[in-house]
Amino acid sequence: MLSLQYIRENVDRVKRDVLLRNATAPIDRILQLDEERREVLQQVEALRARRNAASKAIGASKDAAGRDERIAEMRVVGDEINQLDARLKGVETELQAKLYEVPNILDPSVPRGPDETSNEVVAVVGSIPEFSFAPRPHWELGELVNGLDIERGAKMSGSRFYTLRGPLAKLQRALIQFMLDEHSKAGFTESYLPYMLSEASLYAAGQLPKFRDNLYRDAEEDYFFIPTAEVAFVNLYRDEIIPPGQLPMRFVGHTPCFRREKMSAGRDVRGIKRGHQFEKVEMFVYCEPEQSGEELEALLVRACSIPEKLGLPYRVLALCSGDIGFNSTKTFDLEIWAPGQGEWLEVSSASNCLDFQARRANIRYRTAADAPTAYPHMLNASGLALPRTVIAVMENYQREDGSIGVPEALQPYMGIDVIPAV
RNA sequence: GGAGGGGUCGCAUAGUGGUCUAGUGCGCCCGCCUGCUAAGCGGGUUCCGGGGUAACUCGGUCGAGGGUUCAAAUCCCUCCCCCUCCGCCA
Repeated sequence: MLSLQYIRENVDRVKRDVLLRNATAPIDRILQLDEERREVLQQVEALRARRNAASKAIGASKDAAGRDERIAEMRVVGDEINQLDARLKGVETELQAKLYEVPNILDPSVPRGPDETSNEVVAVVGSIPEFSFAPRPHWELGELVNGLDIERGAKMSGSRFYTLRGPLAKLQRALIQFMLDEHSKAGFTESYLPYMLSEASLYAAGQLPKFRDNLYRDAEEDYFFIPTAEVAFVNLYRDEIIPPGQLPMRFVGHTPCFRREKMSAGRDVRGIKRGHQFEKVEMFVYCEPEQSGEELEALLVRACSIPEKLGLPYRVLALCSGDIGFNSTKTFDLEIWAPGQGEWLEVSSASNCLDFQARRANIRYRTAADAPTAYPHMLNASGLALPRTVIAVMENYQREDGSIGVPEALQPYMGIDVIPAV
């Protein structure tokens, strides 16, 4: 969330950015509540100060009559405090709820536009493979190598579930292993994380209240299944003050992700591009505010290194104001070409969230032991999403007979150089 | 799942209704003393918010939230977390 002070001092920019996002946010109501809060707060604190002083005097007093008089007086003051307190609480609750609805400000470099058609292609890397035959989509290849079973997945769980087996299951595992190794080598700390988090954690990361419809949760207990490891990484340091000298902190982890995909019902029904459960390798960075620009670039380079090492053609998009995520001030998407389907597959999203999540999650840091606390910047980037990368490998490395070549970088992980058709 | 014990200002602890403005020790910071170091002496050391140009000042904060009271670390209620033992278990 944004700080009240920032909103107060930059009303025009905040309102403009909300408009550019094609969103709405109750900025005027927030300013009004803010003023009301401070007014009531001053009243109630003045009364409390009076009562504190009187209570102390009562404790020290030996004059029984004066004592009873004061107690009677303070009983009245106490009632007033309770009334004002109730009002204050109401104001603060609403204020907090409204603040949660305000999206992050936009980086000035973000292209303007209402929806994804205005995203800017900032780079296209690698050459799109030429085939002497009509390249097949992954769901056909999956059957030809006997590695993908969509029907049995649907039987067990319903639509948007599938199973991988044999070489394709291994291919996914190899990719996860490869990516974790690559990012670890680059200095990211490998992490194993909970896959279920409390409601408070989902609020802190900005998933709630807005995306409740897209989350799975336990019916009896306070557990939400993570839609991305980002949610867990944000909460790693929730309610903590990070001591001097620890930033930047860079993490990488592999987790499954769970999404209802209600909003995308009917889209991408074919194949395994969009499921309710998928694997993802995620990178996450905590850094000082001055560093977050470079860290975003570095995350992007890191993510791009994966399709490069796998020999997959990809492009990078700068998301426009209407398409960028709620928490983010600037986002790059990485898409790999899938020749079988004939489309670009989104496999990573690299975002700088500034101090937006830190504020919400109450995470602070110090530059020195005696320095005041400040909010760190937080960034995330997939590195990369499965099974879309599996799809990309299958469709780009396919051969006419339906077999699939194994990229050189993965051969040590798989122990084979081709996945044969059966 | 059952029984018990805990959660206090970085760490360790004291504190069963009002001199608690939360004490003490350790650690850390500043100063004094001092050939050097150590010891010693003095002071400082949670976090959040309001007001103020500022010095400063006010309020909150003893796991969380409610309640009782003129007054709560302390009494009552609900919840969370940690530890020990038993049971169950990958």
